[in-house]
Amino acid sequence: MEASTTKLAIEQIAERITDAVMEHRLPPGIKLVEEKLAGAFGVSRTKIRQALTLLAKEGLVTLHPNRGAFVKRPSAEEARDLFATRRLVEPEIVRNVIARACEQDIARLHQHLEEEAQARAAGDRRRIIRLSGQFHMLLAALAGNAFIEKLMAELCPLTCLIIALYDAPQTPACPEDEHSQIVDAIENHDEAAAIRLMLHHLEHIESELMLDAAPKLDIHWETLYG
Amino acid sequence: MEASTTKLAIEQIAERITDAVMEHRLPPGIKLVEEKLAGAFGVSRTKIRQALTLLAKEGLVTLHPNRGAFVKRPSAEEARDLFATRRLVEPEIVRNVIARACEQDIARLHQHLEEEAQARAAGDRRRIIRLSGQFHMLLAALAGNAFIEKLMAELCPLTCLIIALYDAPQTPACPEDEHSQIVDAIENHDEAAAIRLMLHHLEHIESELMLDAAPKLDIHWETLYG
DNA sequence: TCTTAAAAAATTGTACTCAATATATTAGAC
DNA sequence: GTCTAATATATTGAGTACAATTTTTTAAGA
Repeated sequence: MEASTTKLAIEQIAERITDAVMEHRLPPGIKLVEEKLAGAFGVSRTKIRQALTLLAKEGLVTLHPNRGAFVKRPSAEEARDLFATRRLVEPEIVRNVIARACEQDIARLHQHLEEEAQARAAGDRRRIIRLSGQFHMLLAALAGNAFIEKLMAELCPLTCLIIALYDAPQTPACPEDEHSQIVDAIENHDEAAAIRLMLHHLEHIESELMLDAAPKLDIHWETLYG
Repeated sequence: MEASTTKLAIEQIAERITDAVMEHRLPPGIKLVEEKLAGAFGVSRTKIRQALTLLAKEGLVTLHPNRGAFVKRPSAEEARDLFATRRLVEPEIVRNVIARACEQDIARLHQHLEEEAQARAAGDRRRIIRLSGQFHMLLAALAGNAFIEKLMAELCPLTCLIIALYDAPQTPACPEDEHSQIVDAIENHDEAAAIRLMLHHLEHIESELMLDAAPKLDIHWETLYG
């Protein structure tokens, strides 16, 4: 969220904030003070306000009238609804990707897997989490349905947020090589396997959450910039 | 879009514009001039701008930089994607409604059917179109998944827009009693029938569109306020 | 020392202003 | 009359200012 030289469109501001949320640099519940953001991005509050409006519509931010914008703290029920939605939509995404992906698309998937591997090798946990989410956004983009792509572009950042809130503290980096298995199945045009792997992957992520326990109550100010 | 006495929140402004689009009072492609809207709603352009940002994110409005906001003209491909998404999501909605709807929910459905019947009896075509869309939004709301509800709250107004653009001129009011058949099946907890009816209903709507023909090119200024 | 009340500071909500850009109009040439 | 260029008008983009509200701080009383 560093200041920049070029003029940012509100979508870009929203995207930068989204990335910060996905990387757990902005924890759930934190207040997003308009003036601070305006300073950080080098724009006026007018634009920040529009970006926050956008993020609120997206569901990543909660707006409390006269009190400001806060990074959302999804409830356990919302988390369950989110995964239910993903279990409905992502098999369809897999089907469509297998049906329409060209070589270039497959190459992009491999390139993404490579980035994930690099982040894992470097032990860059934040980047791993963001890239893990973006893998699913990439798949959705390759599926060729703008509405489903947009839906996933909202659900993935929210999933990162849910992981930040409900993840067991000791959970290791991430689902390891489940992504590459899915890509393999897609390449082999093995629809049944790809869907099975995708559902297993989603269930894996959800199962590691502690949705029944109370969510992490407070913001860890000490580790916020760690 | 008449002026009002109470102060409107940007969500309410967006909702009023959405209703106007759903009722085909604002045709696809029409320009939404900020100052005009500001005057109509009795607020400053600042708020209108935020409402338009919201509607653009929703996909109901297209923003052309430095040129303004226009009611979206969905392409045939977008129309097909939209219906594909609805065919994926609405069976799940039906399943969930059957599983969780209480008597009060069923009563709301009946109440809605009654409104539709009234609009039909009164020959109020605009109201029929809007209510037809809102039936599906109501079903989605009763399904109890916030993400699917939000998705349908976007897809239904867009569907109205697509109908405005691609509907055969002579198409009669609307799908008649297909909605009430769906409600019947839901009441009987007949999941298979309800899903079948829903899919048939969606295919019925899509089949009456002329997606292969060029969309209606221009705005009918003569009938805009007719 | 803990509560409560009052004052101060910070923050949001909204209108207003002016520059940048696009659109419409007019005038001139052919 | 029609095309083109120049001017005028309309509209959007974005910052600033100020009122309304909330939060924090300070002070007083029990």
